[in-house]
Amino acid sequence: MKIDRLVSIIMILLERKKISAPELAKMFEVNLRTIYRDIDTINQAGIPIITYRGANGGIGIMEEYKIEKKLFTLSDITELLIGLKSIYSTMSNQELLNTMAKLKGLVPKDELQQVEKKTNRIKIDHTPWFGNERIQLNLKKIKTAINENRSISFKYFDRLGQKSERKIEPYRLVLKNSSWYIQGYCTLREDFRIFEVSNMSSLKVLEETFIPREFDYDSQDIYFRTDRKTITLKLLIHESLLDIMIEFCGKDNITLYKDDKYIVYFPFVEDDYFYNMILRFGDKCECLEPENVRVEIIERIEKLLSIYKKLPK
DNA sequence: CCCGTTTCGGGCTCGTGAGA
DNA sequence: TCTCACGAGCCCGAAACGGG
Repeated sequence: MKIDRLVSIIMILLERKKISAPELAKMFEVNLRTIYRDIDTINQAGIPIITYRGANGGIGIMEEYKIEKKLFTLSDITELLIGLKSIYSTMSNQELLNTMAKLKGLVPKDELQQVEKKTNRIKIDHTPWFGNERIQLNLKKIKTAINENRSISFKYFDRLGQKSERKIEPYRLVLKNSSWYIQGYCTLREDFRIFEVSNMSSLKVLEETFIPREFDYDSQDIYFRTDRKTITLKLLIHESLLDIMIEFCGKDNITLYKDDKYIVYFPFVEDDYFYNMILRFGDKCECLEPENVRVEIIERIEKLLSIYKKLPK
């Protein structure tokens, strides 16, 4: 933590002529006194620090000591900041804040506002609409476990709603369609499995460590490495869904049926996520084939209806 | 669990520069 | 030249951490 802050401060000082201690304290969310101690440490490490007292004072590094560090163009830094901000939206931590501070430190002060403006023009937000504190906490634990090769245990509700106790060796976190998944070796199933983080509870990072197994980090689509078989649905949709369908399965899988109706061949995995997606389209979308999916959709609608049509007590 | 060390924060003083 | 605002720096104590 401290070493990260020290490196960040050096990067900032290298770029700026001077910066005040309170500004640094605010930036790193620490006490002013802590910044002075950091400056002292940096000084003792042999980096010549100059302090300017009085109004418009501040802290700086001797000009002669500054090195050429124009590795990144302003455009590079803007792109990196946009990317980091999007990660920060789902995985906020101090390390990321420090990295962003370092990058901002590379921007000359008179151009900082312009870079921030550009960075703010694009917002990639993967967070769900409603609170995700529990998921954040779990993500933090999983990240620690992955970094330290430590197994994790948790209670899990699978896509069929069945509860089980699991112990896995975690390998990778995946963010897909606003949901976090973890890929790991399940000791119960003795194979690699994927678990949705939001379906986990009582997650614990265990003391025991594991020796990493062969794991294909190059696999792009998490569904291809699971037991979830992709099938194709034949959907009859209203033209109002055309845009979203083109986005999801491409123009080639869509043909005009008649009037404002289209036939869509839709890639589908038989789980809650995909069934909910189909149901979300409401009366603008009908599943024609295969029969078993059609039946399952009908059952889900009837189940829903039974709740709403329940007689008052 | 204890004790020494490290890290951090609060409160204060001192130094500097701008403006009246 | 004096005053005021701002910022650096010092002292001390609390909390956290780590080793025995």
